[in-house]
Amino acid sequence: MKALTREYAARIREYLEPEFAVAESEIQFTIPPNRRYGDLSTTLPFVLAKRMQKKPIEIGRRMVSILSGRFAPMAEVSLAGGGFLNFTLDRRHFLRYLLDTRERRPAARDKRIVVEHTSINPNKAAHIGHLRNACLGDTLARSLKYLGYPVEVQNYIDDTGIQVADVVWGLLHMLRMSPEEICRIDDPAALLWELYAKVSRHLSADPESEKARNRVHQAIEERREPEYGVADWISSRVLEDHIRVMASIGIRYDLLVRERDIIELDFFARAARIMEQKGILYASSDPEKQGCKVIHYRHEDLEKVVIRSNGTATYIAKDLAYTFWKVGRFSEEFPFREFCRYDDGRVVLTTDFRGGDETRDFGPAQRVFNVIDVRQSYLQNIIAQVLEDLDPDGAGGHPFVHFSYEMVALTPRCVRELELPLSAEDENKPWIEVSGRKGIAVKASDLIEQLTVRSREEVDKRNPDLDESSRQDIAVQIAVGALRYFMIKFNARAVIAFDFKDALAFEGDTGPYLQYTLVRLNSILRKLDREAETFVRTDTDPTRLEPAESAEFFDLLLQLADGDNRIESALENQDLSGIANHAFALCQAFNRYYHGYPVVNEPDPMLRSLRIQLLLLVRERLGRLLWLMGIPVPTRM
RNA sequence: GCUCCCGUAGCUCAACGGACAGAGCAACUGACUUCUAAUCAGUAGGCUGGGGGUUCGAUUCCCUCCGGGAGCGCCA
Repeated sequence: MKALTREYAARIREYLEPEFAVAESEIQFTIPPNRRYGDLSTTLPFVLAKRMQKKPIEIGRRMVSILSGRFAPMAEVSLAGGGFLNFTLDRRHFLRYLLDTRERRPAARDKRIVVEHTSINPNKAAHIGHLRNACLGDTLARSLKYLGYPVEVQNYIDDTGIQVADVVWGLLHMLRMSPEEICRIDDPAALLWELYAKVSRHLSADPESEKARNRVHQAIEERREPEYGVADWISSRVLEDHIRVMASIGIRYDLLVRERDIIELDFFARAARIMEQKGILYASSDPEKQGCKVIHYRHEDLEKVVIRSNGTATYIAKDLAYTFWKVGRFSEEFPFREFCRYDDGRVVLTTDFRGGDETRDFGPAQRVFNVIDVRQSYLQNIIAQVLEDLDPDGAGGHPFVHFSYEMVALTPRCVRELELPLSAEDENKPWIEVSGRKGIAVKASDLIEQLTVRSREEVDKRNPDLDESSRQDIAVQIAVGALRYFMIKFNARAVIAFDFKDALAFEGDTGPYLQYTLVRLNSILRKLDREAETFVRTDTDPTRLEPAESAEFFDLLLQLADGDNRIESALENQDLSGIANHAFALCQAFNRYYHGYPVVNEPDPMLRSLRIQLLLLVRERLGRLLWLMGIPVPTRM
């Protein structure tokens, strides 16, 4: 559609040139809200009114008389609403164009992109907050791939932090387990889920145990046994669990980057040298920060401590080092080895300072997306500032993007349903922040399980003829569809106040609605068997459609044609909900159409062919949108 | 105190500065001997938090006030 509108803009500019000085880029088309305004619209008369000191309506009238009947694809031109220039497309030409370009995808681009997402601390099971992150990150990565970029998906593993020490201390000293016993735990993620909350409560109540925990943390950092071995075992097993859970909803990673390796390979020292050379990192002159090295954050005029007065690095240091590596600010490389494989054999690589025999087939990124919730904005903004300072007149825009989104919280009702403690104060809050530390959260695996059980009930009701395993497969696909759509459909800047009632819904604005739409569409095309595809080439005449059908028919075509614009603007706005909204609107329009007009049973061959062509176009587009969101398409439901 | 975000129908949310502010849920009324009713059609529901401004045009941009949230550590 972009190619088409660009061509139209060029032609219009050419025709108007004798009387109106217009740049091609000023001729922007939108799809008007109603077919009675035509198919494409531009506000050109408004734009020129100011410049020419004339009324928009006069300019518009003149343009209509110049453009009327000038070139065929823009069949009609009219003026409405005081200055909207509305065009009606040649229906036959437009339909043919869409059929011919049906499988066209955006051209490949060479800007390499790294998307970092998920990045869950490996000391407990994943929860709904992490699911939002992973679903957004995965759809972001898929969208970028669809638009033609080479994309590598990285998952950052903070395996040296205090949270891992918390649970190691808990296992060794609260539960008094031996390392051998710990290695026999069969579901560590779930056990640690409970334990982490317990440890956190204990530590905040008892300063002595906090000291003991700190000794454990130090032991891990100094690679002393048994603490180090236990920490390594735990973080690896929990990480495997996260990867397995995410794989179950269609989310995959190319590379795991472990914080331990960044520390062992001393990447931060290299990053620090670069920053010091450029004066970005410097010794603070603030008496309170004597002996510290800091970065000045301009937006809030604050000095952020990066190296403490005792010479150790703060949290942001590792993130800076990691980011520098991502964008190739220094040439040192990690050793890589295989961490695990997906069912189809695809390998997930991990960094490993001890060495590895795998190579990573992906160079430094020209652009980095960090999918991290809004609470990390402060640090992420500092990193963005540093990267821009290092390359002030860098071509190609910002190399570092904090792909920010709001947190997931629980409604008070949800907390009550989970039988978690709820203070009187929390009772009146609009929502309660999710916290793995406090154990206030819905575990990802539990939510997926509940969704599967719920969808299984519906599947059983509707498909009694299917065997057990087919019904279960479908139930799982529907559960995944419901979950992934739910995590994408909200504006990224909106807090999701999680509630089981909304999340377990399968009707209306939900993933299953989209799935159902495509399943039905597919089942019609299946009735036509292989014959269906041949209709792409059939010469049809859409002017044969009755006006009511024609309006709906072209409504759908215009929405389809606008798809890539919607994907691009979702990325520009850093808000993927646009993709979900677009898919939902498309399904609504299709379901309405489908309800009114038979396809297979239509006796008139021309109408039948037209409707089949529409179905093929919707299938192509909708299938793509569902793929972008990671929503599977069952064979029936 | 400083920085950022949010406020739209009873509830949950849409609307590149554009045309009469749209959906879903809930409520009510209808449509299955018909390509899947996880669907569709219809009714009802709005001073888009208040007040100024910019604009041909403001839910959208600017200012201000009110209400809600998050972040601001030599924690991670």
